[in-house]
Order: sequence, then C-alpha cells, then structure tokens
Amino acid sequence: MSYATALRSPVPMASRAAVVSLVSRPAPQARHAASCGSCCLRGVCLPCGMSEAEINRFDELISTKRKVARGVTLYRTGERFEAIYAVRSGGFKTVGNSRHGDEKITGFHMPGEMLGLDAINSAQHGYDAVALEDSEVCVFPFAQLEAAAMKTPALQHQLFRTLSSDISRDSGLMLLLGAMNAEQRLAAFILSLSRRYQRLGFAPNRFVLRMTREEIGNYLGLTIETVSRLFSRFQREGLLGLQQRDVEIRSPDGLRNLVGN
Amino acid sequence: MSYATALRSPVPMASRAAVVSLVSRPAPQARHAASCGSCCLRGVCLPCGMSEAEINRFDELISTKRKVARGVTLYRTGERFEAIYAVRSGGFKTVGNSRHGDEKITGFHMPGEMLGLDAINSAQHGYDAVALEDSEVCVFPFAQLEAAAMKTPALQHQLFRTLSSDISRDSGLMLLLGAMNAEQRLAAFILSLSRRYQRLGFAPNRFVLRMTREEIGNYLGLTIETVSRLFSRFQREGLLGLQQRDVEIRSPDGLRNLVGN
DNA sequence: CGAAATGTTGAGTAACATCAAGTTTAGTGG
DNA sequence: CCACTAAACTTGATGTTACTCAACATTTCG
Repeated sequence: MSYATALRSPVPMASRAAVVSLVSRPAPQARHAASCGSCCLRGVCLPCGMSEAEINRFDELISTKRKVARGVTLYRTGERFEAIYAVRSGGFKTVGNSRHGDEKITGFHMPGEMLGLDAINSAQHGYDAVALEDSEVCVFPFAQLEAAAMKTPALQHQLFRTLSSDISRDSGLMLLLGAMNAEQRLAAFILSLSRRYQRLGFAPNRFVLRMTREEIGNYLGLTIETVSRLFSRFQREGLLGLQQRDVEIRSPDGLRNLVGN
Repeated sequence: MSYATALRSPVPMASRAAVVSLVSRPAPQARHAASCGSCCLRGVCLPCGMSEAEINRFDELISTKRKVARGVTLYRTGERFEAIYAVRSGGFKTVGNSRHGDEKITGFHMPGEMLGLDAINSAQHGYDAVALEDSEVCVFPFAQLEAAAMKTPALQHQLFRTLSSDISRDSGLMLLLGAMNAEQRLAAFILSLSRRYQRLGFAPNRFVLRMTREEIGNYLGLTIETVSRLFSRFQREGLLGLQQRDVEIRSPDGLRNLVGN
C-alpha cells in the first residue's frame, strides 16, 4: 500500500530519489513531465496517429505523470472534471456507488487505456477510479487538450476515436450482461483480458489477474461463489490453468465456443 | 409500415408532395437539406452551444435529412461508417447480432439523440439501427463534420460532449444490468424514458412506449413474460397506469424508491 | 373479417444467489 | 523468520428469482 512497494508493472520505476521525494508530499501533487515520444505505449495510446513532431509538441505542452498507489483513488464521484488520464502502468477499476451503499464496478482499465472520458459531458466525475496496484497515469488537462486538438487534426481525430472506442466497449459489455449466462460472462471476460494483453504486446494466453474474484463477480453481475465455481469448472474441463491469479488459457477455442463467437 | 402512415411524432410532417415523391424511390436516396437553425431540437442536439451564425454555416455545409420508415434499417452491422445521425422524429433501436442468431438490443434512441457514434473508431458499424416507427434522421457525414470541427471550437466541444454522454449512458446501463433485479431494471427503464421525454419538453409522467414488450425485455435482459408480469404488478401497486403502450407514471417516487436513488 | 403479432397469466423448473463452513494466501508484528 | 490475523478463495447445502413451457386474450393490419 506504500510507495516504497516495488512496482510490478512493465514500465521501469522512476529513480529512487524521485520516489522518496514523493513520499513526503500528498499524492495529488506528485507529478512530473511525461513524454509520449519515448513511451512504449505510444502506439496504443492517445498520441497514436500523430507524427513525431506533433507528439513532441504535444508532450511539452500537455502531459504530466502521476503515481497512484494501490487502493488509492485517482478521482472521486462528484469531483469537478479537469483532465482525462491514460494508464501508463498498473491498472484501475472504475466504481459507481448507489445510494444503497453497494458499489458496482463499471470497468477495468489497463495500460494504454483512458480514464475519465465519461465526465467530459457533465463536467463532473460520475465514478471513482481506484488503482488495483501501484500505478502511474498520464494526466491530460482537458481544456488544453481541446485547444491542442483545434490545431492538430490527427489529435482531434484520435480523441474522437478514443471516445468512440469507449462506447463500443461499453455496448459490448451490455451485450455480455444482458444476454449471457454466468459461464459465458466469465469466458468473455477472460478473452477480453487476453485480447487487451495481446494489444500491449504481452502473451495472450498467460497473464495475471489484477483484480480479486469479488471484483470480477461485481463487474460481471455474479457472486464471488459463482465466479469461484466457474473457475474451478473451467480448470476441470481443461479450458484454463489457474494458480491463484495466474491464468493460463489452455483452450482459447473452447472459451470462444462458450461465448458463441 | 408505409410512408403514407401518419407520423405520430412531434415534428410536423413534410408536405404531402414531398412524401409522395419519396415513395417512388428507394429509401437511402430520400434526402434533402436539413436546417438546424429552425429545428425545435437544436437546444438538445448536435448544434447545442453554437452561435446562430455558426449554426447557419453548419447547416449549409453539412446536414441532410432522411426519412426511414418503420422497421427499416438505417445502417447495418459491417457497413462502412460514413456518417453519424441525429434522430429528428420517431425513434430507433440499435441491435447487435451474435453468431447464434439471437439479437440483443443495445439501445433505444429518441429525438435529439445521436446514432452511429460507436463506429467512428472501427470505421464500420457494429450494430443495426432500425426505426421503431416512421422516423426522420439528420445525416452528418463524419469527414465533413471533423473538418468543420477544426474551424469551430463550439462544434468540436459539442462533439466531445456528445460522445462522452453516450459513454455515461452506457455505463449507467451496465450498472442497471449488472446490479439490479428485474423489478429495478424495469423501474429504471421507465424513469429513463420519462427523463428523456422531459428533456424534449414533453410531460414526464405520460408517454407512449415506442417499443414492444419483447424489445423492452431484450434490452433489459429479461423475458417478455417477466416484463408483462412486472407491468401488471406496477399497475396493481399503483405505480403506473398502463393501457397498451400508453404509460402514466402515478408514483415517480415509488419507482425511484425501487431503483434506490 | 381473419390471420398474425403482441400481450397476459399460470405452473413447473433451472440457474444463480444465499448461507455456511472450511482452506489457502498475504500481510503484520514480535 | 515465524506465528498470528485478516483477507481471499473454495466447496457444499439450500432457497429464490426469473426462465421455460403452455394456454389464452387482445390488438393490429392486410
């Protein structure tokens, strides 16, 4: 839970001095300049589609980095919308909280994916964003982003695409929740993670779950017991190899078969 | 099903001559210039936030209207993405079709709401858009829209907001499908329609359902029987007055209570 | 008017939730 | 480093919600 905890993410940790200096300040101020130009995620993140010159200009004007320790909230429901975020390392969940006090996870966000897009319209956040592990995000103040987009067609276009892809993602999930049984939901979830790891250049059939069974169940509209039973069954049937949160997909086709496409 | 059927929507029907001329041609060509400047939806639609001068320029450059008869498909899954659409009158459903042949409704779209936003990213449509009744849409070719947005900050901003609000909508629905029981889902659905009618300037507690019980069930992840039973129960308990598709909300608070906010 | 589509209601059933007990793993302080 | 505690996970027994199947009523449309 502390900043001293080693980052388990693929992106190299900042120098020790920098980390130590962070500990002495409250988290929100812990920022420094980012550089998309040298980031290994630039091909799948916001600058995708921009020329090198455009990216460099973009870097200097806009983005800063910020560390978020495991369990810490990046932004909260009701907070004023200022910026959108790109996950640089680690991972996040977005959580909606109803009046009943029960929470509902609306999404998991991996490196290269954006956070906060839903708040552009209402100018305030509708969800909490919580780090699943020690993480780092790039901060893009939205007003500056809009101004930059007016001058850079590639950036405007990419912003439209990014927003659009978030809509597709959600619609897909709706399908999942509204039309699938428990087995299909979990299979679809695993396949979704697999695709997203592959997009980042990792092996698609071997990865670590960043979230608990409870979080998976919450997200999929299932109880923790159902998730656990299904994982056991998938393992018994040879679809998955499981050891805690280490997942090995043994039969991608078997999973796809369950989901139905 | 025919164009001769009177439009039941709030927007005045085009002149009879125009309607007749449409019948003789295939639907997709049935277009003529739109004019946001004189449209009663301009406050809730794409031009929202633009000055009168900007709207007029926008009109001339971009938008055309198109009629879509009940049951007719505006665009289909797999078709190349060319334009986004604003519902001008009538209503639509968007339908995803899985390989199993079963369809899943991912959204209902009322006047002033946009269609096709999810396709910007992938450049091809991921859903079918089908008219629930005789309808009219405004067609905004996306390439032209992007070009116009580069010159008009208010338009760019409104596009971002529109896309963002679609994300919020979907996330909200996810919550609905993943965390609510049948009763809560239907109550939330009715309240959502109520809010949207109110936004259009109609009475919030008296409206006509544009969709069948089956479509409602499909959308909410419930069977038609469950929807029917719940409607009967809501009526019995004095929450709703129902006569076919005519809905009267008798106890908005009762419904909100069920949903939990 | 008659056929097809749509909607209602009842009885039985299956899928998933709930309740409960126990095991394993991770985190903490001595 | 080990013991201890809390958190996370697994598995079984039972219960409930919503689905399935079925029959029938009503409405819409040609």
